[in-house]
Amino acid sequence: MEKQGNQGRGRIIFHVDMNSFYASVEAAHNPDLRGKPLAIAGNVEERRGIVVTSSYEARKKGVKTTMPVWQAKKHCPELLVMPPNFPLYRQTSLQIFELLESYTPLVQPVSIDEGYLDLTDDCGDKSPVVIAEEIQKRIHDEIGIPCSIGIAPNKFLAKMASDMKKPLGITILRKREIDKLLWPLDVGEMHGVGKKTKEKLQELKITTIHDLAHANPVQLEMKLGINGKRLHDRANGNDNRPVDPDAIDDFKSVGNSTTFPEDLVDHHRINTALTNLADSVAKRMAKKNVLSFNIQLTIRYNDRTTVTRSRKLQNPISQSGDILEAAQHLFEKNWSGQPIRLLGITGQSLIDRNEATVQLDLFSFEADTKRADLQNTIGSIRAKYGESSLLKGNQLCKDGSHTLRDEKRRGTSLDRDFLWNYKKKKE
DNA sequence: TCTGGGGTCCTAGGACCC
DNA sequence: TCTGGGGTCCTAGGACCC
Repeated sequence: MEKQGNQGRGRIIFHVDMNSFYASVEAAHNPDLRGKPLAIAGNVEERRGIVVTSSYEARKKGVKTTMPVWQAKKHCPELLVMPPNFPLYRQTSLQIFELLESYTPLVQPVSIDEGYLDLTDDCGDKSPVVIAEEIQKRIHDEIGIPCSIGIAPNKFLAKMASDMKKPLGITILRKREIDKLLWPLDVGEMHGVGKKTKEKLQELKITTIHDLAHANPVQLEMKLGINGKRLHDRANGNDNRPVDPDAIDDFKSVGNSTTFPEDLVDHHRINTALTNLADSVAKRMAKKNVLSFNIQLTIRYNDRTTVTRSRKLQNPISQSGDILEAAQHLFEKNWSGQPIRLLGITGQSLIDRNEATVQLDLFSFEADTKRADLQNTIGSIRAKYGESSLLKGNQLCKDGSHTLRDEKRRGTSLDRDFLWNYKKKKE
């Protein structure tokens, strides 16, 4: 399994993570902000604004991500609060990923501010630490952004390592050192363990990563399903996921949502909101060149209970009007009448527009074609589009929920549109 | 004064078919 | 009389991450 160029020493994976990314970008562009407690928050003027990122100076005063702005100001009265400037963050992120790609083509962006690198075959005669130091220095000097880097034999350990020293840290986490560096940590620190999982682990008397690594895998699987086995593996330092630069092409849904400054009950205003959401989803789907077989509506009520309703469609859609119609239908059928705090529309079961064209033809052929004529139909499609189109068409016909490159796994992303556009630009 | 917006993956139940 | 066992599709919700 080991790569040739590395004489069987195992992989060399970096996890590169920007420190307080949004706040750092603002400070890089405005010297007046440096060294000050700064928070980036959505809806700064609204009661419902929350802190998205904050500088280390702000964190020291108790400001935390997702904290409402009014609460953050209570902890830190001198807090500077700015709205996010996404175009600037995107542009900065682009520069960073371009810099990273000068070290290896095996760069997998995970979000706007973090990514994995596989340097197994690209270290040359330099040591990994020297390369990490150089990357860190260059991102800092050339772009003005501090980052932390984790170096390890796999993604999970690299991710955990990059978290260990912030800001501007470099941490090597070798597998033989996990007992000293990883196992003492609280299990809640583990990537993939949130509040609920931590509670369940507590019931099994598991509190540290050491406990998790030495727990009974069967018991874990009974409690946590497939995730139990995965967490047990990771706690033991095992993770064979590859660094996949193409993972970003694998998006499975496109959605937008809005939280309203005040709860909505008025039909007209609700409709306006749905229209705007449908428009933005349609625009993004057009940019990505996809159509959707399934539209999902999200309604969050004033008591924060959230309901999602979705419907599979006969034919894939991408036009704003079609999306709106589907969403309106779901809305009329499912709204309880309670005041609404958030509405969202998401397109799911996406297919590439080019494949969809073939498929639509296949559908219309089938609609008025008897079984006995099927061979004829297939013959016409083969003649019209060629063999490969037919294969795609058949596949999609059999499985309407089929999405782009199903089999690959991928990370999450704060701004997949951007990362995707970034990839497209490179091609 | 209570908590945004963008996602992914997993689970579980019911419908339906053989 | 009261009833199987698999498989797939669809839908809804939960957990998690940045």
